[in-house]
Amino acid sequence: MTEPRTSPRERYRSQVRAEIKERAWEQIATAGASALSLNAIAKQMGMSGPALYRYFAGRDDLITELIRDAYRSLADTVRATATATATDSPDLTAVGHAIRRWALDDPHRYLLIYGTPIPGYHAPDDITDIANEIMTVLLAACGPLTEAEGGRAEPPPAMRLALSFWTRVHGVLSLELAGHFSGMKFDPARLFEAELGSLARP
Amino acid sequence: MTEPRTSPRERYRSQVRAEIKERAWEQIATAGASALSLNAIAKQMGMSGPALYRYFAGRDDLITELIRDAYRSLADTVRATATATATDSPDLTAVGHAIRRWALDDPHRYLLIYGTPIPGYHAPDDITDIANEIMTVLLAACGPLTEAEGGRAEPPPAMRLALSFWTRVHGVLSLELAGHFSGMKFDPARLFEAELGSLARP
DNA sequence: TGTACATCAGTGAACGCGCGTTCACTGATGTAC
DNA sequence: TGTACATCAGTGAACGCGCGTTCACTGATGTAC
Repeated sequence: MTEPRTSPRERYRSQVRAEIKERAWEQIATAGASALSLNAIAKQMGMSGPALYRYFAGRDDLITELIRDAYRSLADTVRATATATATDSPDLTAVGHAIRRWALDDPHRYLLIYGTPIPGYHAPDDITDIANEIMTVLLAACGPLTEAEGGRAEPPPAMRLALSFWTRVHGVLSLELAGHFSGMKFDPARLFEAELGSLARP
Repeated sequence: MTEPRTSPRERYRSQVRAEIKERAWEQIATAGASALSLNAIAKQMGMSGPALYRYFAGRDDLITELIRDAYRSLADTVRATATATATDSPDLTAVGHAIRRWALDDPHRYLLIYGTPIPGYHAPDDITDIANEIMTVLLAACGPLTEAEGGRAEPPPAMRLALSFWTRVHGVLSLELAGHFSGMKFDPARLFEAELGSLARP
């Protein structure tokens, strides 16, 4: 009856796991993803290094979890915006702005998944699945796929639109987040807007 | 008279410097820029670690040199293409293709300068200058700046075109180099072409 | 309510490793007379 | 052409450091009777 759905221990575990992740993000922001160190996180939390192995199998496991969280969060944002604005068809511009807000909100989270890949790291299948899901939602927001004849060389219009959308959003965002616009006197938001506006509508 | 412009010693020095850089690029390709290690390079060359300090002041100095070389090489490519194709005005599409070739030729070189920034690293002024020069050449290729009235909110058309060009090129290229298109069945070259083609001409 | 036991978070020592960098040195190469 | 000296590439030992990870352990918390 009063059997708790989550025991105090489980509660505590997930709290500590969450704090470890938080510190990990802080470290990524400060020193970069490849400098992420379990020992440093532990020290910051007032624990000894080996203690973290109660919560994560190792360094790679932690990084994988961060990447998974990032993809999941972005997928949620995109899906939510796409369905919320879909009167008859989803509003691509709204999706673009949602992505931009998500990226600016935590630049390193965006860069961890769409920036320079960590060499030697290979994401497990379930993460690739989430990445694919994002593309699927985008595709659906770009119109019907018109899978009429098979084995054609030309990609369908919805596909072309989705790819243009994705690459233009990423083009502005990643240069902005990497600081390549700093010193140039213009508003990145305006450029982003212009790039979204110049997309060929379906 | 027979005074050699470069002495044997200078010759040798620059050869060794060049080999160090080569190995450094190999390492960046294998393990990433942040894993670049002087000791590892030395071992690979059959030397002892401290020997490299005859050629570079330290690890940061080496990285800076690599970044400088990369920017210089790209600046040369862009300038050469812009001036070569300029019958009356430079051919933006040709410049785009030149950049793409340059990037695909050595993906890590592109990612080192336009990928996720190395945290805590700040490029010296002369490197920023080269980066600015690239933008200047692009701007010139995008038409006259029409600096009519000062302090206007709207950026001039040439500026808008240059920024669209830059971000679209980077959008496709960086996702392609990072492997985000792999598994999706389409030709990145076609997408690149389409993005260049959809630029508003001056 | 109390006792006996199981679970499990966290510790501290230890492993081997590679890193950047310094220093005093050896030995080869180039220069000046 | 030969000798004396200066330059300078490269070595090997040493510095302190932090890393990921393992292991046997202590002590607190939860569970069953």
